[in-house]
Amino acid sequence: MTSRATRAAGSDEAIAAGSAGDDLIELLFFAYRDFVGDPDRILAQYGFGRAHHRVLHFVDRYPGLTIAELLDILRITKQSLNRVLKDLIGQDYIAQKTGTSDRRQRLLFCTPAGTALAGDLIDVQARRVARALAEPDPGVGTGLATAESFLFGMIEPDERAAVRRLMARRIRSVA
Amino acid sequence: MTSRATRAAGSDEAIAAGSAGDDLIELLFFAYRDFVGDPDRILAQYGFGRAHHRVLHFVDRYPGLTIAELLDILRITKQSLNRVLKDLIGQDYIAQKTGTSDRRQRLLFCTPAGTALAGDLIDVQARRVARALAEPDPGVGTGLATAESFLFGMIEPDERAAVRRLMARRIRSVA
DNA sequence: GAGTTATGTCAGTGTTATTGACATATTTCA
DNA sequence: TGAAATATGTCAATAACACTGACATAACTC
Repeated sequence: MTSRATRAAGSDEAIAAGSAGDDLIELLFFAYRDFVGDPDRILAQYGFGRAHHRVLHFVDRYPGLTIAELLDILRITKQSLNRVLKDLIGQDYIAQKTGTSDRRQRLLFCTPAGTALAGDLIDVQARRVARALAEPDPGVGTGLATAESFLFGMIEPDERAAVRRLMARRIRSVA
Repeated sequence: MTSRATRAAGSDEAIAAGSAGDDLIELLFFAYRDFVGDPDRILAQYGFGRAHHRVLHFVDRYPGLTIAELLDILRITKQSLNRVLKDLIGQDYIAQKTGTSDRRQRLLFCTPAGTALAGDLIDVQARRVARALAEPDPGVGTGLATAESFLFGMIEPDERAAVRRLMARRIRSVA
């Protein structure tokens, strides 16, 4: 018997493990889907993808980042990183400098163009976050309700009705 | 001049647009990275990937979902869906039934094996969510602080120190 | 019966990722 | 000083996941 089956049987341990969080898990999917959608549209105009975005973002925010640090943050292989990094360096969005204390290291920095693009990308995402935070909060509820409210607010406004309609199928059948 | 540049100059509009949310944006990356990491490890044992997970999840939660509905939820093409759906049907995790009112439709349902796997996957994610919600909240703070606290709680505990250390590089240079 | 809708499928392509192996420069340390 | 470890770069092959465009079939609508 799986743990989920146990939860269906209504054990306290199982409920504590988070049956109530199932909606939140789904909202995280929808929130992230729309969250990355904004920058994707901008990046496409430059011939870049999501991988380029991640590299650009972290280099912009943490100038002087080394290759090893970036690999640890992104959890990808050297080969994967190198592909996108080559693009960004070749098109002058990122520059490398040899490390001073350790000359094996390549310290990464954004060029002015890189900083500008990174700024545009974080702007569009920050706007979405700001809007989500400005949404009316259900008030004194559980942390769960607050988290769900925030994630729902991250969803593209035009899509919220569809998500609400979909999730209502399930809420009805449970409550 | 980009909007980000404007924000650097300290305009109110720009600050309202979410300079303060930059940390949150980054935390969303780390939270999602670890959030999908749990199921990925389980799925690998079945030879499945993230795409299989998404299909299995939504079919499990919304039995009788049609192909068109699934395409709209996942925002992928028919061809992409069909590849993973074929795997899941071929290995008996999902079954199709012809629609009753509209016989063109293929209604999707989980088999017992599909429900069990979907349950195991949501369990491991629900545990992470439950842990994040159980984390001590900074209390009466802004919605921003609460959201950041939740997302930080979603990060794998062993990795939190590294994330905190990284982000401290920036917080220091701003404050 | 004509047009639309829901689904399936073929062929080709692109992005992002992987593993494994090997090369080079530099630093560390015994 | 010389050996080992570290940081990075690169080659080749592969896989997962996505795309576009085109076409086919069955079933519904009018």
